[in-house]
Amino acid sequence: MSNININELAKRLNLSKGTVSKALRDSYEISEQTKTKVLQLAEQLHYIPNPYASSLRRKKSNTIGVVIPEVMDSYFSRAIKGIESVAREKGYHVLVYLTYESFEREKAILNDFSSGRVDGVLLSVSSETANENHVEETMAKKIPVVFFDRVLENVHTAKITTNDFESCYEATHHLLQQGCKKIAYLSISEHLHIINKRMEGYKQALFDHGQTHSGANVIACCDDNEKNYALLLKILKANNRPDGIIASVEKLTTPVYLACKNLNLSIPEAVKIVSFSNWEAAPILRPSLTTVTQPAFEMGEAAATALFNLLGKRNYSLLNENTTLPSTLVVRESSVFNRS
Amino acid sequence: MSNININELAKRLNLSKGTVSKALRDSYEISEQTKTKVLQLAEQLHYIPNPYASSLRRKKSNTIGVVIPEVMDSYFSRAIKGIESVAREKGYHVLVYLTYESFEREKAILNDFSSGRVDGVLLSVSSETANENHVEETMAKKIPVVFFDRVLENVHTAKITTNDFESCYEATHHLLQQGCKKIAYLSISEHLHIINKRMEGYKQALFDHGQTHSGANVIACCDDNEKNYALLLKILKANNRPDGIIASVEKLTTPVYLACKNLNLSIPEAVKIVSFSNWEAAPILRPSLTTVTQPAFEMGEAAATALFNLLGKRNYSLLNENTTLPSTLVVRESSVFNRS
DNA sequence: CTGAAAGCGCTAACAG
DNA sequence: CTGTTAGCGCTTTCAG
Repeated sequence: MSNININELAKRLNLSKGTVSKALRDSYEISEQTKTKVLQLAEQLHYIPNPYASSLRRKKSNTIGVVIPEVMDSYFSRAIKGIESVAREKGYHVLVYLTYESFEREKAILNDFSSGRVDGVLLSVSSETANENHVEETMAKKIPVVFFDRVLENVHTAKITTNDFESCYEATHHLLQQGCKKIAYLSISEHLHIINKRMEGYKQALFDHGQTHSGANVIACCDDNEKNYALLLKILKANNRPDGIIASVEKLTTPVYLACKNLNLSIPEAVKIVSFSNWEAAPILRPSLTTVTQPAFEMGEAAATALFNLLGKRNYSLLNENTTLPSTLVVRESSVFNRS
Repeated sequence: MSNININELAKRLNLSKGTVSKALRDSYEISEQTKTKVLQLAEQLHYIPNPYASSLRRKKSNTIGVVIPEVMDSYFSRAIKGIESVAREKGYHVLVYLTYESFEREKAILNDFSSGRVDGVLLSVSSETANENHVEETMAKKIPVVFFDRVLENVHTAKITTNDFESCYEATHHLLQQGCKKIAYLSISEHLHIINKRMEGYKQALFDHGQTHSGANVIACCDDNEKNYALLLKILKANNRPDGIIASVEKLTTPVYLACKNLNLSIPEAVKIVSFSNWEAAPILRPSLTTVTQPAFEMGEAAATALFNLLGKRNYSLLNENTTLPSTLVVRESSVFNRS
């Protein structure tokens, strides 16, 4: 804790606290002369303002809260990077909270925010989150919330997503083109809007390709990869096993690959795979992985930028902006049979 | 911002601010009766104390700062998870800052901390960081700093590391056992203590195996993977190319694999590889990757725990505790020729 | 056991 | 242009 404060500066300069404060904030009502005097002494004494005194007085923390389910996921770590980079630029600080996919924790965290700890929130909801009351409550306290990736559709605010429907449509279409007759879609939640959007894209592609909706093959995975692995083994052992798999999130890739390996099902000959993933390692997997790659960093940036825009305004609650940044399907060996 | 504060509670209960405050903090000098009355009303009105008022008064923020070079690395994301989990348990909040391997940023961030914004710091230094003045300065302000992974040896404080020397010795020994004649060590910094420790383990293993120190083959990689890739291509094209590679950090794995692929050097036949890595995807790479796996989550936990211990004490600066958690060498296909 | 009062460090109205 | 004053919401003496 710096023991030199604004009083000390004022005393040494024979100025009042108020004048010093204004000079430091570069107020127009202070002469250039005193400004430089103040700034110089401040510099010299390594004066650093107490952020909490300032926050208390101004009712503004210059801090945002980032609430995400998980950080061990290259999407979220990239997104944090995007968020952090714009926050730094704006002079904001970033509090990170993990929900571990628990709705209770998510609620508790948002509830804490009504203390005024943060000026705004960047949120990607847990897979359990099925209603929006907690978010509405923090927004009612005039703390803007911006969603990224895992949005809550019914909340009236800015949301940054990628083109989940289209990209999964494209992924499914791609697998169909490669000759897949039975494609499975691995879900991780019935609630998550983006997971369902992806599922719809998948179903629509099947439909457009002449398969009925009932032909869809949606598999409910969970947060526990041990269980997912067991489930996949069972499914891939069955007679009517799928010959194509779409993993709706990155973490499902490993159990899929391991299950295929264990059962001696070669990828892509026996099973073709596409994953939503931002793994840097995708090109060096066995076989290299076809991915739907999301613009994670950019989405983090966009979310933070949207939040800072709201923080500038009065009636932030009025806007309901939907920003969609496109993902790209990167075709690699896991989905293509004869690829030289 | 909650509009109901301690004054409001006091008014409604016909008590004084002070009494309410003490009741909320469960002070021994308040009767059970009034305590429950206060707690009930607080609950009912959803009272949440203003953290910044409290911080200002108590000179304690209940917040720690985590300063790391990068978050797109499975070591650091796992470590954050460990840190966050113990911070939550202790009722602390976590500010995350990224240095992007820049010493200047690291300095600026630590400098800001002397404002009292955080009660303590968890630090893993940038690859550029070559001196400890900035850390000494924040510690001089009575803000304890605990290092994890990328430590500064000369700072007298708690440090959490893994057994870098031994694990790299073991990795090198393993490659020698597999018949490697010329092993390259990929470094990313001359400054980083842990990278040098690993290098020493590597050199010692070579020495113990009858190779002179001058036989060591240390390659200076950088933060830019494009350049690393180009460098590796050059090295692997040469006549006297290495037949074994140790990547001192995870991110170097991809360029190594890609360079081998590009040059049609098969792993492990032509080149054997071990990486320091916590990739979940390691088992499903082509070929699966032999890793030195660090106890990342545990190191995060340990660092946070050490910090909270310091925060409880008076003369924190007195202790210079070195905690070492062991890494494990996980042998997979990339380093073993005839593995069924 | 409860109340009164002072003040953490800063900002913002208002005077001058 | 500068000074004075009154808090922000909470905690902590110190009295009673």
